[in-house]
Amino acid sequence: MASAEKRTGNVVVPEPTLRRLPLYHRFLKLLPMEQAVSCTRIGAELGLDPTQVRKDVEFTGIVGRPKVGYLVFDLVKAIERFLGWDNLSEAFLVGAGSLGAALLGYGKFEAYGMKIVAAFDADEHKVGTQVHGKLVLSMGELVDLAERMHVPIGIITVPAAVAQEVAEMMVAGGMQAIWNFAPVQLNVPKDVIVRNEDLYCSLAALSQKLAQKELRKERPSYVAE
Amino acid sequence: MASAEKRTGNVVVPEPTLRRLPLYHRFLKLLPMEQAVSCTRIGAELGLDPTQVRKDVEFTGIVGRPKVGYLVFDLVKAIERFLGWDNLSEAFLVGAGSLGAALLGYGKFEAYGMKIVAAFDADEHKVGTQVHGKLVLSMGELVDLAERMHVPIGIITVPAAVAQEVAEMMVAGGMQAIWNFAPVQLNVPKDVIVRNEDLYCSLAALSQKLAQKELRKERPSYVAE
DNA sequence: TAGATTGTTAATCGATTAACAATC
DNA sequence: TAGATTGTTAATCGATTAACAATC
Repeated sequence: MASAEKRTGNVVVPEPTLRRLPLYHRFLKLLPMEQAVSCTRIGAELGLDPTQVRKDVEFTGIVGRPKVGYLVFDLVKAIERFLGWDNLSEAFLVGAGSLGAALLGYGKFEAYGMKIVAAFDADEHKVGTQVHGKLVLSMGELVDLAERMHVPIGIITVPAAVAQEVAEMMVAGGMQAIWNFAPVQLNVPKDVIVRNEDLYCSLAALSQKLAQKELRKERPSYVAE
Repeated sequence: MASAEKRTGNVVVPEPTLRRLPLYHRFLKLLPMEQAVSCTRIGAELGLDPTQVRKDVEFTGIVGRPKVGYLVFDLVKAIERFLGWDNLSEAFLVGAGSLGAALLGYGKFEAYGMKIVAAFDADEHKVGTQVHGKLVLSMGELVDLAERMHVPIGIITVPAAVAQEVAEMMVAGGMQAIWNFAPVQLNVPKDVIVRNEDLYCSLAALSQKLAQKELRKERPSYVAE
């Protein structure tokens, strides 16, 4: 990695790396903080190639010691800083249905850089109530509040049909990132970060592999036609 | 693609392809079934490279007509067959907490090849009740019922601490695939399909990009040090 | 026929894996 | 010192993108 990139932090990090780093973090938290750990160890523990672990870890900018590895404490902190977990970003959740409620109850998001500060719902019966300790506000307040409070993250847990509309309100409120749980492709300005959590797409991967497995069972691949 | 592979269906399909096919399917469902559609059109609509769409579509085994494209109806069916959405697989959901309840309420999974037939929970107060029309059964019945009913899919929505234990019960019951929502790496025999839906890992990607974006705002990349 | 699109092969790009010198 | 591990460069692998002939 070029050192200029390292210093500015302006590097495009591969998605797979971004998804593995939290895994390392989770494993490291089980270890004594003052201990040293090697990429070999992490890889062995998680069933990953040690070289891959090293590459991933390199992105955090940490410098290790040959033969020794990294101090668990330092590596944990490096990952946290790199993933932006050290400074908490506030989030609004829109759609206090059952999925929304589940997320509001997650609780541990605060350890991962995000704090859900309020929920919004179109159902006026829900407005004013609390879900897992979070107040449900009226949709009418979303844009204005997001703008005034500078809330950077919007979480969409509304039905697909109204997701685009909600996304537009979030953009209007100046939100920087959208975590979208509705099964639709959102159309937003390209400087807005969108992360789709489309369970139907995820299920598809599982479903296809299962179907292939069943197929193989009936008709093993080594059998000629 | 070699034709032998095409006929047997024993091809390793790239994950990205598997995640895009449902997107095409969703778009196609909005179109008149008797109409024709080209990969160019699909790509333009979803903001994807048309060649990539063609490659993905090729995996389903469908044959198109130059200049015309594919009949929407045929392509929809080809995707459904390929992803295994045409024959419904049964699933047990374990952990009737708020996330479990949200999934039980999803409803549309049946259109995507999976039918949740029952839920299980360790809390005896929940046993016997219904969540979104699904009966909650006792954990003690899980292994035996999975085995006798040949339920191939297990959904884990229990706390991280007990997820491994639940996974082992699912394996013991002969389950083929596990959709894991608990934030832990499961240790199961390698012939069991595992799909992790780790929200903390997902959040990490969003969080890191947001942190980088904030950083760029403060200190634009074209500024020399 | 002309032009658009499929099907297929080749080139590019990026991520993973391998190799190896530097180092503690 | 010997051996393990880092840091770094090269090779491999797989997915994306480009090119182009076949075809309707």
